[in-house]
Amino acid sequence: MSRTPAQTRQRAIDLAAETMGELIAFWGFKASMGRIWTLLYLSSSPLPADVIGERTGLSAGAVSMALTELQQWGLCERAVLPAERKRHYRAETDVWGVVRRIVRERELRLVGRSVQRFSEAVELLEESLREHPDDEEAAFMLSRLRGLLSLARIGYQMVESFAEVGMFTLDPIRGALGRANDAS
Amino acid sequence: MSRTPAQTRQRAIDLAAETMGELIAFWGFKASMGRIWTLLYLSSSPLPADVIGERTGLSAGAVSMALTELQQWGLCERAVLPAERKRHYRAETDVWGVVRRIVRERELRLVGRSVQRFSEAVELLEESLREHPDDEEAAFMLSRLRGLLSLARIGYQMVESFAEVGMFTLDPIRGALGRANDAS
DNA sequence: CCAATTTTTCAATCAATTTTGAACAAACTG
DNA sequence: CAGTTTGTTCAAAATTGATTGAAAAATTGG
Repeated sequence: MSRTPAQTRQRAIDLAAETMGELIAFWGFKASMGRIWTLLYLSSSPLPADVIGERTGLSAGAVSMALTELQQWGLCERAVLPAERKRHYRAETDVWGVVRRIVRERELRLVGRSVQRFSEAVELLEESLREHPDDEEAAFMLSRLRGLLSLARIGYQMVESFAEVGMFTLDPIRGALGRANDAS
Repeated sequence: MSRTPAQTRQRAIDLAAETMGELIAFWGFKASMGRIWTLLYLSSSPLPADVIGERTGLSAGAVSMALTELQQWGLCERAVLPAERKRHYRAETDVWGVVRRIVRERELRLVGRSVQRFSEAVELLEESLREHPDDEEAAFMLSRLRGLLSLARIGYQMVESFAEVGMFTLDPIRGALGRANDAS
């Protein structure tokens, strides 16, 4: 037979933490944040920073910074344990709630900025075309750029409804896609 | 007044290309791929590599590599222009089609691997618990781990239906969330 | 308050990724 | 073909991002 219960638990933690680290890294966070969150999520009681460091192999500094960031995103919180000297932390368990908030605060801003900038580019060209109506290259660019803009707007709505309502459909996109592609 | 038409066009291209570069970089591609795709997308005719290099400020090597990758993802294609010596490239305009294919080929695999690995961790613990039924920490971990697994499975279904059908809802998630959180 | 301990900060280091540039290979032209 | 232009490759350089480690700051218990 294979291992002690504690060894098996550690293997399961490592496997899950590594997996979550990859997932969250793909989503633009540091992998170490995912590993720490998972470690806390799988623990029946809150853990102090030094234990987190031991089990994840991160330095005290890295653990401190990662915990700060995790708390800023609402992924972890401090557990109030009067008996303990060290600060202990626990994982937020409402995963989807957190996902929705992050999408709202990060993805939505990003796409919103993009919409603004595409608009800006559209305006630049519209202005130039008023002065130089025969600039055919600009006319072409403008039609394509409007396609990008409408695409970005639909993306914004999708992200928004995902974040707010928890549901979205791609149907409105097909229309815009058609429009964007008419420019070809 | 401000600029020549050509200067205005270039400014509009830079703005849009920079914006798309950021978007695509956030999604895990190289920003230079987004800039090149945008340049091609906004051009009324296919462009050769040296022009792409000039307008994006990238070296010949970088342009060559980026074009190869763009073609692999179906984001650009070679234009057959018999009159021209140099190879010319054009942007794929069916943006949503490309997005769906990439999601299918990349995100779906990633989440699928995660589901497998969480399953593996669950099995490890189940086995250990059969031998050591009193390991309460393991029992706790197992319940949390099952929550992660069901979350990952729902994520897989969401990505899958996004890629295949173009529509998805978060409703089925709430149920699983409830279940996952019962473990707390 | 003080001393001991814990936590944060941040410049330096390490690691991963992207880009360059020059050598090589392939494609075209006359 | 021989020469020229175009395209690719890949090791090295540059850039970007993450982690360390030690000093400074904050916290706690006495």
